[in-house]
Amino acid sequence: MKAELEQFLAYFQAINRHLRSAAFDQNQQPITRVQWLLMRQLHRRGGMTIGQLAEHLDVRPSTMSQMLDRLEKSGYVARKPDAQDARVKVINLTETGSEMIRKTEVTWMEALSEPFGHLGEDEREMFVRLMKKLSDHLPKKGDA
Amino acid sequence: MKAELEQFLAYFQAINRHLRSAAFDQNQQPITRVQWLLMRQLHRRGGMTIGQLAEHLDVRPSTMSQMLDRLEKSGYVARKPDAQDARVKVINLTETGSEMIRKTEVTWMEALSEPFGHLGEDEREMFVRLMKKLSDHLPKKGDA
DNA sequence: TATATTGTATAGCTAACCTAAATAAAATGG
DNA sequence: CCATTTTATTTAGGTTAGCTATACAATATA
Repeated sequence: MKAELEQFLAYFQAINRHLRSAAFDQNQQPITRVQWLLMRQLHRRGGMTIGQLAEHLDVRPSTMSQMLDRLEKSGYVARKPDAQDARVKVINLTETGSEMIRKTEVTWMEALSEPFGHLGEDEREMFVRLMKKLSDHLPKKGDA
Repeated sequence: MKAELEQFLAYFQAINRHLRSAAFDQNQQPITRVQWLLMRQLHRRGGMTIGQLAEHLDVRPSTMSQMLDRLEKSGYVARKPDAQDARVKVINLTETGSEMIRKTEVTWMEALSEPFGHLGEDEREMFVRLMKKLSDHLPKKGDA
């Protein structure tokens, strides 16, 4: 099983490298690793507060405020005052921000489309099934 | 097929996130995205010159020289004068550098070991076979 | 020997990221 | 209502990576 995992990871890396390279070529305005992390987080779960985001990335609120300044200036995120608590600001991706992520995902799809086409119908089906099974068994974030 | 690819990418991302998170927790001395790129490149193909590396990352030689200064200071790479041409310096990972990459790969394996164990023997075999088939059909770097 | 190549040192710039401390504004608990 | 706490921001200040151009030294090549 160890040998299989080793091979699996090697192929995984190759695919990953290919995806990153494609995304890199497409991105006119590159963002940093942390900024990408932040945007993905907001994509998965919008409406988080500054404090929550700061805790999530393990930085001080003042740091997070400035990170959001930069992303806001780039037009990717927006602050919105919270309805319940006027001290709190709620962060969401803007249309531009969502579009950026969506575009990257499209680029990824295009980058894999041709290679994926070399698989047969039932191979593709099986492949997705196995990926799902592996994903489903990843430990959840609230783990030990 | 588009729907399958979409699902595939979603699962791929989930696994990727998991791997990165595990590696992040393990890494005491985090390096930047570009530094990681450089080290992976040297891992795949050691003995490149400064000029080659500069061209590979699309930066000026003076920039590359400084990037290598930093990695050298961290103990990850070493410059070695070329035997044929005394102007040229050849770059390789040090033992520490290789060890760092190896450790990360071990961390990845550990992070997937449990989830991978939920697959049956023939599922794993099939999975690796499909990953290989997909990888093999990725366009090579000298493509259109 | 004149010219080209390879890498480096230097000076100087931008940008991201990070913190602590002071502040403003709003909520909350007596 | 008032004291305290909470939330986010501003400010001042520091570190680091990454990038360039220019000048230079060492070496190779024609």
